[in-house]
Amino acid sequence: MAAMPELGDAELEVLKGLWDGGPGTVRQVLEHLHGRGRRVAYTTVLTVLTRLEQKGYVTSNKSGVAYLYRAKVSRQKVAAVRVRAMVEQLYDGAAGQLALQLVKGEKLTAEEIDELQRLIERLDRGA
Amino acid sequence: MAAMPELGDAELEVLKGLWDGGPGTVRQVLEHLHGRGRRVAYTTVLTVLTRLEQKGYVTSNKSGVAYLYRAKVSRQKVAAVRVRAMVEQLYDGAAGQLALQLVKGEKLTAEEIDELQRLIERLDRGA
DNA sequence: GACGGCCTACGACGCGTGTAGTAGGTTGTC
DNA sequence: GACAACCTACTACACGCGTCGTAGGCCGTC
Repeated sequence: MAAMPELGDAELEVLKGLWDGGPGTVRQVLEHLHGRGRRVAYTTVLTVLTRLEQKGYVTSNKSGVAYLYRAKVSRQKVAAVRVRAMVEQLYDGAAGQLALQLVKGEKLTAEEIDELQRLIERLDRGA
Repeated sequence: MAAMPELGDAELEVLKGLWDGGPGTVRQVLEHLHGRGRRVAYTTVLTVLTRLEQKGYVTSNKSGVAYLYRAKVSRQKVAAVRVRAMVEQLYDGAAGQLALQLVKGEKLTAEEIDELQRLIERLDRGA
């Protein structure tokens, strides 16, 4: 798998724009961000998208007048890498500790609890 | 609760030195880091500790010839804050999604699975 | 009392990242 | 065909953070 350079906050925010809104132009991403209350300039979005492209997270191709940007790495992939890094950094690789922290310290919905329960039962039988 | 400024990688690493090895001098933290394979200079550790103190994560008091540094914020606290931030950033606040990702994508020990199962049963009855 | 070893204070520098301005090209419209 | 609106390319700048050097103080030893 290709290297996954670090992502800053603004970069992640722009990437989320593409994940949520689908492929789009600079302007579309900008408007998406404005809709979420992120007040940034047009050229800022352009710069960030350019950097994301250099890092391999998005691709672009000319479509009519403007370039169309498209996420090249999925939200799940980015999430997995970051979760892994966090588990290493804070829990010395013990992912279960993080899971425990989540179940104890954060509010889960009933659906999530149900799904967790099903997953864990499967794991239990598997082991 | 006091504001919790961001922590960089090196800062977290030094803080972990204090968590794992207990309160210590610059030299002791340095040796702890060297033991973990982190090759840094003495003055680097000093600088990082100073910044951590400014941010409120550690305290220091003169003990004999050198200052003794002590973690002021627990590992659990830092972990909780970071987990919360990650849940917000990547899962829009849905902590359960992260928990699912963990249970699905990472390897858990049998003990962790058992404990999770107990926790979830309790949650289930609670709801 | 000079020397070596330890300590802290302060300054410094490079890089990544967030932010944006300006210049210059294209295109549609009056 | 001039103007307005849009686009991109390039440059720039501040700030945080990782990294360290140098200067200067204290203390034990020969």
